[in-house]
Amino acid sequence: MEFEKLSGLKRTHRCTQITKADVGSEVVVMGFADSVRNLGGLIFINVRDISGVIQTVYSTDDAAMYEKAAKVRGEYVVAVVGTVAPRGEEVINPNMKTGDIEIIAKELRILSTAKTPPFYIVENSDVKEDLRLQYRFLDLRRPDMQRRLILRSKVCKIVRDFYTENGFTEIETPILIKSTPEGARDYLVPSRVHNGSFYALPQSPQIYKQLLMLAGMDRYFQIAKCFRDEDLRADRQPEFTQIDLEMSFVCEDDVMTLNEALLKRVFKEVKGIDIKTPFLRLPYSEAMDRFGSDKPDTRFGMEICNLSDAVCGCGFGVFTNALEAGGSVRAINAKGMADKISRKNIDSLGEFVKTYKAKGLAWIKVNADGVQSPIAKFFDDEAMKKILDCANAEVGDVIFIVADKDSVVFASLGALRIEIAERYDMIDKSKFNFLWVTDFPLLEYSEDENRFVAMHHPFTAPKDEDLQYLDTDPGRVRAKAYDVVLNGVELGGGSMRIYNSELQEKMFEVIGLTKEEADKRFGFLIHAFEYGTPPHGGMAYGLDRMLMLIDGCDSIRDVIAFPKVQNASELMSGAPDTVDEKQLEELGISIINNED
RNA sequence: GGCCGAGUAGUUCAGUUGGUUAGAAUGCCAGCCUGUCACGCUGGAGGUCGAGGGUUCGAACCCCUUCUCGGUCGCCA
Repeated sequence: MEFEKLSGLKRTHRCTQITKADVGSEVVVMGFADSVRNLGGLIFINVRDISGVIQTVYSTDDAAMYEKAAKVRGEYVVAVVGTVAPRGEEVINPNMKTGDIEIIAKELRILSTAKTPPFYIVENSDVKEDLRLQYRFLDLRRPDMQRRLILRSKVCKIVRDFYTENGFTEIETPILIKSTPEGARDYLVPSRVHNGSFYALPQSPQIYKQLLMLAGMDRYFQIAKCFRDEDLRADRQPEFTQIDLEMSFVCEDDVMTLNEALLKRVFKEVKGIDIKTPFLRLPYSEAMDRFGSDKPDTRFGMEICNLSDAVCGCGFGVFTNALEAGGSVRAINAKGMADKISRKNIDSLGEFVKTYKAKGLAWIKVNADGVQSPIAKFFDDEAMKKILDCANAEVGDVIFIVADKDSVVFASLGALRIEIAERYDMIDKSKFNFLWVTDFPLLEYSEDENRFVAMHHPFTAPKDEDLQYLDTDPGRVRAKAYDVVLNGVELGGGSMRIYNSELQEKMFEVIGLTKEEADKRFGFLIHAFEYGTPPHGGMAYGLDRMLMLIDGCDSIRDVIAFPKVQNASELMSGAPDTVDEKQLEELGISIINNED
């Protein structure tokens, strides 16, 4: 079929912009044929555009047009000229925004035909995601996907307005930059001009935004693409978007307070929710103690309690060994769940904690006629009472206990707490619980590399009162760093930065970077500090995660137009792909096949 | 790299203890139909049961290998 041309035909309305007020006037709509209903002698075609759907009507009064309408199939692209007419009382469709009107067609143009799509273009499709991603351009025709992309644009506009109104300048930083040795794997881009040299794609605009503070730009923000060559998760893509900002002459509190106002505005404008500020501020150590996580979900209780004192000196080897090795014995109390959590469920929770390196999961059910527990025999009545008191246990509760080194205890109980809450529907999904986690450790010890590494990044400033431990006890030093957490998801984080070249050099030394290495990688930054540096700090949000939480979807893929799948490929285009030998030659690159 | 889950018609799924020609719904094609709106009615086409190998008289089903997708641990300053 030959496609018809627009030939000067102008669209007058988006489909759902037409209302009863337009009855009698001539309109032109353009869009996709959403559904076609041929009654024989009367045809209805729903035309769908970005705004929604309107019904167009064709009768045998105009035989030629009727014949053409009969040829239209789903997803054909059409232009319809017609007169807006009210619908009779008995044929109003209350489920449609335009259900009380329709367009009596005068002219129909088929601008483009379409193959039968591999899946329905409908809201809430239950089609497998890999097929949706392979045909993402069709998937994005679905109203819920379009709504998410529009939401994304709207949030970006609010962000731009907010920061601009607060004296920030939006500045682009380079995508082709120098590789940094710390942190995630870099994506590398070979240089043709400098054979054998590589650019890296930025993991964040960190260094450039600090240099902008040095440049005296005072307040910077950017909605920045960032890249990390690490494995994917439901909330992690190799390329993702950060809302990135930096401020001069501020302290932690200034950054946090300003950003509470941003989040308040975003959630008010797009969700209609009034979030309370200031947010709860939890020191890292307290977050770990109570929730076993540096991104606690506070929409439910079941906080972790420390049984170490209560079980100290007991006869149960697993507990005493953990304590002797410097670890701890901690528990969570699933209140009133004794009836709901069966023995089989407990076993599966035991398997669950093993993925977090816990060797086992001890449990105690508190029944009306006494406790039931595989470890009861190791405790006399008094010792058991101590445990139950410590866990605040009452009849009907189930206590889950893990004994190990602290990192394992926190990881497994923290995850178990969330797993139980999800399995037994203990989470109030209508809540939006924001909080700050503050006072992170500056450094953490890497067993793999046998050295301290920066927990956040090596430009993070230590707390003034902890500076004294930098040489003697680096693990004890806390940072002027903060993460903002929403419902157990890290939304963003930031810190005050080091703005003194001596301290910066010291920091590189502590993380085992030699002066030569530090100079080679970051020399330009260290030297820049020597030319007058305003104290500065900032933060960055994961925009994709923020949108995922705002919209309540389970994966950030749903708020990204063209996301990548778990093995970091893109199913629609097939990226990444091999390239011509000639391209490689120009770059001076040869491929070593090491497939075995 | 490890662990777990999924893969049957275009799509979403069912498929009993291993047993005749692998089904349903929907979509698609054709015919009928002037008020439908997930139109309806009638008929039709449509399958490498992800792939390869094995066990068996016989495999969608059992075993092994492998591929794809998802979740997760490691990893992610």
